[in-house]
Amino acid sequence: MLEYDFKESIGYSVAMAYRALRKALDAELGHYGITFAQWQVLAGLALEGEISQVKLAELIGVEGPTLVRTLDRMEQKGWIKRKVSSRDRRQKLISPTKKVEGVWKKMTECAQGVRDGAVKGISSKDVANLQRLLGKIRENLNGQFGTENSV
Amino acid sequence: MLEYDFKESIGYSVAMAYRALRKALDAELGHYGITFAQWQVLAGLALEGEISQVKLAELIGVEGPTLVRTLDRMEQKGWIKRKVSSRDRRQKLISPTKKVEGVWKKMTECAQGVRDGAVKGISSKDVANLQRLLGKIRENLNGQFGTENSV
DNA sequence: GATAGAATAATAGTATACTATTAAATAGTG
DNA sequence: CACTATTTAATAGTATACTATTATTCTATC
Repeated sequence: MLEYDFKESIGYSVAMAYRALRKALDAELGHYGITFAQWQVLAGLALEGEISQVKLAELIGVEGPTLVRTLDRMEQKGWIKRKVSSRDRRQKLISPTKKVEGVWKKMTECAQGVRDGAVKGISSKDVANLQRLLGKIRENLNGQFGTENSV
Repeated sequence: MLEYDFKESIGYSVAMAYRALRKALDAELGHYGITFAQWQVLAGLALEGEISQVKLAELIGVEGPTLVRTLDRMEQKGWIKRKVSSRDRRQKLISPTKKVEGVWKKMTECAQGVRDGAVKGISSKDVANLQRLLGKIRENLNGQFGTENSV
């Protein structure tokens, strides 16, 4: 018989929390016609402004090809536009359209609502600690197992 | 201009940690011809033994149709088998094949290695706290936004 | 026992994630 | 300048995730 108590593992905790979070955000942001992954793109643009796909992918933590398809859908729906960089014609600079401006405030309030709901009953000290530890885990993994340009 | 610092959000921390973890587990478990999602199925079976798809899906935190396809692939590769329940012919009971027994020990060591690597430099007290907080977040979300039978 | 409702697995269709590979443009080196 | 190596975005193919729907079987109520 197989033996292993995976419910006790850190991977289980992280995966379950992530899926609950994504599902809630997908459901709530869905009211504005956008998904969690697509909202992350807009949030990345909010932080960095006009930015290349490589940098955007790194910022939101997905691989290039994943972002390409998400951007394809967002472009088609009129959320973002691609513009060939004048300095480097390989690059395409991504920026949000005017359509976003009209609903951005509501979207952020919506996302904030989900996140406030998620940490309800947890002290801000604990939340800060949680974020620090998750950051540490990410660093550890990228360092040890990363196919990234780490080392 | 859009404004929102999503890097500061709890969603960002959880999502980035999850993706790093999944990527590392996919890469390491890949040596045994299995993915993270498929390994979770085997880990669920290790915990519960022969079990129906509905219960297995709930245990590992995915929806039914997601599990169906994962099981299809695992069945095709000879990792699991489906058996119609004699008590309820709607149900199919899932169990691991003998093929699993041969590599299960190595797989769990592999997964454990990734997980040990992930929490390197974090005290066991902090890890326990982290798991508790992630559990709380999951409860909060399922309670407030869950389409589940929570209420 | 018939019939309505609920539960189970599967199917259909879409979105998101990955690796591996390709085409085009740039950068660097002789 | 030429030629190689690198970088960028896109494509191909697969796996995993979701919701909505369907077919089958069971349960409960009359």
